[in-house]
Amino acid sequence: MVDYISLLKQNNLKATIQRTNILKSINRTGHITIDEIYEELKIDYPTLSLATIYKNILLMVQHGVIVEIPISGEKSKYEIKKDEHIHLICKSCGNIEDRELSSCNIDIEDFNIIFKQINLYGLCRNCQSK
Amino acid sequence: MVDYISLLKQNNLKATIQRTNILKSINRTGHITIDEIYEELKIDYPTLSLATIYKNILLMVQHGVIVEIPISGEKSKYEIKKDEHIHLICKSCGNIEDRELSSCNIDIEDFNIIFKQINLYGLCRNCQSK
DNA sequence: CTTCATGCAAATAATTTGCAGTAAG
DNA sequence: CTTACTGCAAATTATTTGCATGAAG
Repeated sequence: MVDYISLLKQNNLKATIQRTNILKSINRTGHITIDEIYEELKIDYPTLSLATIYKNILLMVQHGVIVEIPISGEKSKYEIKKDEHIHLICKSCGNIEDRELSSCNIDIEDFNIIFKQINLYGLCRNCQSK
Repeated sequence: MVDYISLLKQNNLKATIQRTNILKSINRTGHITIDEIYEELKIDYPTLSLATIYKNILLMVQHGVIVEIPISGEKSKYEIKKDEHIHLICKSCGNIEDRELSSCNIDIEDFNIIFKQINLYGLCRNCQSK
């Protein structure tokens, strides 16, 4: 299990129950929307406020703990920040899978890249065979 | 100049003034948000409704005339559908530049790719020299 | 003609804000 | 202790919908 308390403190954020729970949700699912985090957490923690999730998602993105994944035609999902990778997004079941960014060595003239965002939309193995 | 009337008809959409004007805005800027389209068009065309723009953007995306570009931390922009390319998004001035998708030949096992979305965030040439 | 699009206003959904009370360090 | 965080309610912003009128083919 990941130590979310250290992760937050390393990034200059107080380790509150709310934040560690949000990180647990994100990590458990891999990629999740704000609404889904709220639906999931309020079962065990009914006083949790949606506003708190919004505030913390924004803050944790700014501090580099998590990363936004904007998706065509859908609400953004969030993931724990990790090494660069690409997203395979299934247009049929909606599932997102991570893959290594190996086969693709991008280097652009006259542009200083800070980070890459590569989403491939298509059909996952399961949905192909249907 | 592009013939927006034919473009719309080819994609089974009636060619209305509103639609051709929206396409002109998108094409002029390359990439633009819904709000920006509205601000721009209502100068010359004050009765245009924001709801009409929302409806038409959705419709033209569904019919494959335009494409959504979701962007981390910002509202989506839209562009005319064209050959695959990547986006260089400047974190400083916000400008988006298109580049060819040549250096990067992605092929993934067990995943049937329908379309790719590659955004590179960084500093454009202008903003680097500041 | 007939069908579909527009514009308006109203409804709904998404996100942000302010502030009094709490919890973290 | 002190500072920053939470939860709530209210405010704001974004998006969608219904419907009477008007335009496209």
